[in-house]
Amino acid sequence: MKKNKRGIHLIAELADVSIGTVDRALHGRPGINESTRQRILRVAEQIAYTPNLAARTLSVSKASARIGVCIPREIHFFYDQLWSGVLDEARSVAPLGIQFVNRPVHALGEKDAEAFKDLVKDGVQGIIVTAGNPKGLRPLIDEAEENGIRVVCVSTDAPDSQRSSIVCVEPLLNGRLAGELMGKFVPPGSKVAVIAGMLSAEDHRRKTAGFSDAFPRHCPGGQIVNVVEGHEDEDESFQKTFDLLGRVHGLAGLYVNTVNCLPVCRALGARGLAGKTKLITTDLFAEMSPYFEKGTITASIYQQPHRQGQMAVRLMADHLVSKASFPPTVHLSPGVVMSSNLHLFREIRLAGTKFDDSALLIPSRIEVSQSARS
Amino acid sequence: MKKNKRGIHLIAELADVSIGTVDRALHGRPGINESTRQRILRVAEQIAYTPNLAARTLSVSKASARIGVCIPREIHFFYDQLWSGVLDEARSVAPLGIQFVNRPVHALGEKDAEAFKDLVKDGVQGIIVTAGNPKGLRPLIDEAEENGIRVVCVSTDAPDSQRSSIVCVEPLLNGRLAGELMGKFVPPGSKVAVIAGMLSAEDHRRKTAGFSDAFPRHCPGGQIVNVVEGHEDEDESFQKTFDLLGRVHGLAGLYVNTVNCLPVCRALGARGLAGKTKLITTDLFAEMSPYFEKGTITASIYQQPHRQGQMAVRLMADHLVSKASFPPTVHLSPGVVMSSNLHLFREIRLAGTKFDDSALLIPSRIEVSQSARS
DNA sequence: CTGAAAGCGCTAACAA
DNA sequence: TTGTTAGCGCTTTCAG
Repeated sequence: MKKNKRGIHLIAELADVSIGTVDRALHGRPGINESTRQRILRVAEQIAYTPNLAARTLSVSKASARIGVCIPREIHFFYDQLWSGVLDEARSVAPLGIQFVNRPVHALGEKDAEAFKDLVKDGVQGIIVTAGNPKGLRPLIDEAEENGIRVVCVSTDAPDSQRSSIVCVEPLLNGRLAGELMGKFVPPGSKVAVIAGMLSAEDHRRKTAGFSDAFPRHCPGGQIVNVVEGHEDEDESFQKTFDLLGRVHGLAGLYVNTVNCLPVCRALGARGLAGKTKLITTDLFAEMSPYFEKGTITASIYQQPHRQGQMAVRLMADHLVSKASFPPTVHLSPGVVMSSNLHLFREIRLAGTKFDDSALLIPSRIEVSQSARS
Repeated sequence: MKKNKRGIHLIAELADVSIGTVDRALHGRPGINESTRQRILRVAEQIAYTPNLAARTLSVSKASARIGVCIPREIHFFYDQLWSGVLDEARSVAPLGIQFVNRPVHALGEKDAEAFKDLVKDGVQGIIVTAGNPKGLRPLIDEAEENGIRVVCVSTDAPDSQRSSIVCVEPLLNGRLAGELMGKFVPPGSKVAVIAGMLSAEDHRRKTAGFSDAFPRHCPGGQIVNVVEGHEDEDESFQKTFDLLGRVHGLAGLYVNTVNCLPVCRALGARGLAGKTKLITTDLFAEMSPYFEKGTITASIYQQPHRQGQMAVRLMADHLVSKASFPPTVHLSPGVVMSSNLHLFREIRLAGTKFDDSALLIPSRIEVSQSARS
């Protein structure tokens, strides 16, 4: 009795050749007669052959794919979530034989060129990076790509570089959505203001531009009376906002386009304007929660950091294991957080679950199977 | 020179036992001396052993995991996206040796008990199902779970059943978010109305309840003057909305909690109220696009069908390959679609890309590697 | 209680 | 141009 062959062996049997020949046919490798190749391909087609990828990765596991990751380890909430998205997805592609090399940088753009070079030297096949310092990174990225190392930017782009893809929420769009929302929240003819981090940052500039573009289009007669820079400083942000609220009479709305919204909330409180002046913020972290409940924050534009991390890893992994091509850009839609759906976001749900950055240092550990722990 | 052993072989070498013994230790299998088990586990710990899952699935591939999927194949857009989420993720877990058996039903709740039974008979280890007909399904689900077949509901729940998990956007929350948004869009004291499908459907009833709960809390003095049922019928929806707009003077907002919003858009147009009366809809499909641009639709509550499908498959796959435990519920946050971010949603971006339901009939086909096509 | 050995489906190196 | 063979790391079966 002949046994039930499968896959490549089945094809070999049906086409009456050896598995070596089948392999050559399936992969367009040289050294095979064109007619036998056609015959083999036809057989493969007929039995709807699908390669067993597990077997494939196993067979070549000596040189399994490695992905380098270079993302800020900042205390900041956004990057915590970005990391955990990366690590979650890393864990889930690990079975495909993909390994990860983490080279976190301290803060966005800080010595990222060095980190990037390290990864290249490490011999990774792909690099995932937040390009905080695009000018310095661009030549490195271009060189890497020319050497066949695929680079995916995440969250922060390196424009004009040869990177294979970018995963992000477009800052311009971010601002536009905030502007549209604000335009609907406040009455026609309203005055609103923008609290930015620093306009020298491309990201903040574009968010502001988006808001300035959309707001007037959705609020007839509405105007943006001020754009203040808080420079990510608590006191400065509070003071400037506080002053602004005193100076401008009847400000209907405030758009904070940086993560640093708490000082603004406090300033609104101090002026007795909490819930009166509509506040739209950016990003999300646990300390914002009470301000949603009190109605100080009307909505926040959520940039899906976890998902960005996931997507970047996924893109790279799919390319490495299945030669999937990269979409030039992956622009996620920002989410809208309001008091109703607040509790569904990981930043709130998992509040208190501290991010364990030891995971950054050792290869992501996969648990031994369940029963072994008993 | 000894070669570079890895994994289980490495442990065996270090602990000076055979790989068979290592396997027994790692998996808590019987027939091994407790002290040698401890020694082996310690070694495994030290080298931070992580099993190669690809190898694992390969070795037992004779009986690889199979997941059954039972979701409506309706013409409706929502299920198209749900399917493509399922299929996308199915493709990506295929390398782990997981197979899929698709048993689509014609419409939600239509003969789903039969389909479910078929899947059980097929011997799948897990079932993903939209429980359109919860009463009929509940006993089947309970029985399946008792026999070790894990069941994950997606989009529509089977409450009180023993299902392992549910992936959905809570209808109540859906309505609440709509209510909160509406409350912010219209001036205090406004009158609004709800257009539902049919209140006999649990889903529509809960959305309506959520809206009724949230709207008054966010719009001081606001009231819901009417809840009309369109019964998913184009003409009926149009006529009833048209009548309502004529009867109620100065209706400030309309919440459509079913996918069937086009008749409502037309009625608003016919009454010259497009853009005047705020319209919040549910779900998203290409034909809605112009109404966003014209300002007829102010916002739509997006239920992330693609993502729901993905998550359901992912949950099941993670369980099957790594014995991951199921979260009792996965409640996704609904998205908010407005004119600014409209173009980022797959329903709009991929408009015209017809869903190919032939993929439902044959096992998801994995392409032969790139070069073979040349 | 422990060891040895046969495969899972695929790739790659070597023979013919 | 084609066939044969040795692994990849793991599970499982059969001997000791």
